[in-house]
Amino acid sequence: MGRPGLNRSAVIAAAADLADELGFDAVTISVLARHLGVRSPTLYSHISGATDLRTAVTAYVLDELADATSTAMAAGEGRDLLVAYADAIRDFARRSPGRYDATIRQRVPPNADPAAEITDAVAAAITAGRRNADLALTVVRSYGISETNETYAVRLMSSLIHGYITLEIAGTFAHSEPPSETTWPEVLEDLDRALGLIATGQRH
Amino acid sequence: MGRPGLNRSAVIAAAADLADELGFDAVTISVLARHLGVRSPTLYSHISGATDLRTAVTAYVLDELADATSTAMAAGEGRDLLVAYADAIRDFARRSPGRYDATIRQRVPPNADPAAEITDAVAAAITAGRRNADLALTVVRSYGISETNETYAVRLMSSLIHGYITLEIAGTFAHSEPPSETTWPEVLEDLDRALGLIATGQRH
DNA sequence: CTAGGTTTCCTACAACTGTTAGGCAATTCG
DNA sequence: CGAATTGCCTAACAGTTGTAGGAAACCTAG
Repeated sequence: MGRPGLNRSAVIAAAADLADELGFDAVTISVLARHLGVRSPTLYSHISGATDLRTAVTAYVLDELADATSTAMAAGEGRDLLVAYADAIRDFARRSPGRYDATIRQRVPPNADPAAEITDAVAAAITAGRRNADLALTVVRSYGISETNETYAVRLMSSLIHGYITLEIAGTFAHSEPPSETTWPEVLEDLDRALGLIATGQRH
Repeated sequence: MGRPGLNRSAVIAAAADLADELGFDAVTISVLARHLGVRSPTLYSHISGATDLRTAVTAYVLDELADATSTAMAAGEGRDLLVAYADAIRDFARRSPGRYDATIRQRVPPNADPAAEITDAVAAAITAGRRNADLALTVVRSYGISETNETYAVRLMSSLIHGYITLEIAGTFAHSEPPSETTWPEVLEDLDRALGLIATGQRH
């Protein structure tokens, strides 16, 4: 049925690779088309526009991230699980900065249209986002943290991990000693202690 | 000397306001020109291009942020200073999401040109960035943290505050209980404890 | 008050990106 | 082999960035 060629998945995967090469912002329809050796209008057979492309890349990449994290979390609990989880995210972000960028650029503009259309790509991004949220929950639960404190613990952990990685990639830590490589395990140590205290109710 | 009209500062300030209204990405030369009631080419008399504009906005906004933080930090030390500092940043980010966005979008693309030109705007952004870094250092030092652990403490604090605010603005916390308003003070409490432990050398 | 110089702003234009419309050609299945 | 299907193309338009050169408004000096 018809001639073979590009398909939606191939286009999105190529876009993700391009994001790592040139930065997420540089992934435009025309650049992507040139990279794939076709003309811009051709891509409209596979994606419905620039925003659809970006959203689809976000969803695709969020799934990759969840896969990577989930593999790394195969065994262990408590501190070991935390380190495996956090290291997996950080490795992903350092190896694929454009992809990581895509995961955090899913931002709602200041005056976001509340009735924004829920396209397939948006739905996929939401689902993939929840996958990642569930993995964070798994880490927190392995500490034995009560349901009451679960949400708080996830926020604390996510904020710290995400914040550190973002600043690290932005180069904020590059011009002072000690190297970022050294302080990262210390951050995880402090985070482990905090989660432990939450679990045993020794806070407040 | 010459007729009065726009000047560089006015253009940049208008751009910052526009960022809060429409989002940082939406601040383009043409949109800004329309907003100011002039034609696009006119703006090239005041700024040297789109990237110069964005960089200049970043520098301008980083200075505003340092002003706001520094005012809030007038008195207090230790925990009080931490809360004043963190609340000032969070208030700034919530009141001016477009401006806050500008402060964290100063990102180096994956394959950044190492010999990238240091324009006046870039230099201003670097200076303003250092101002903010010094304020963070002030907070940490008020805990009596030794010089050895200073950098680590700043990274821990900055990562957590920045990460929490980013995720909060992105809407990550909007769909679970308790409200973000409730968990924010708890985050600062845990951060205060961690900084206290670093100060008294009770870590490791 | 007038003449110069300075600065602002404009029109015109070129190049590129996003997007739509419609058509040719290659492939696969009956 | 024929025909439906599909992929890709050219043509064209709107919007954006950026350049070039010119006209008008303003301030100051004589």
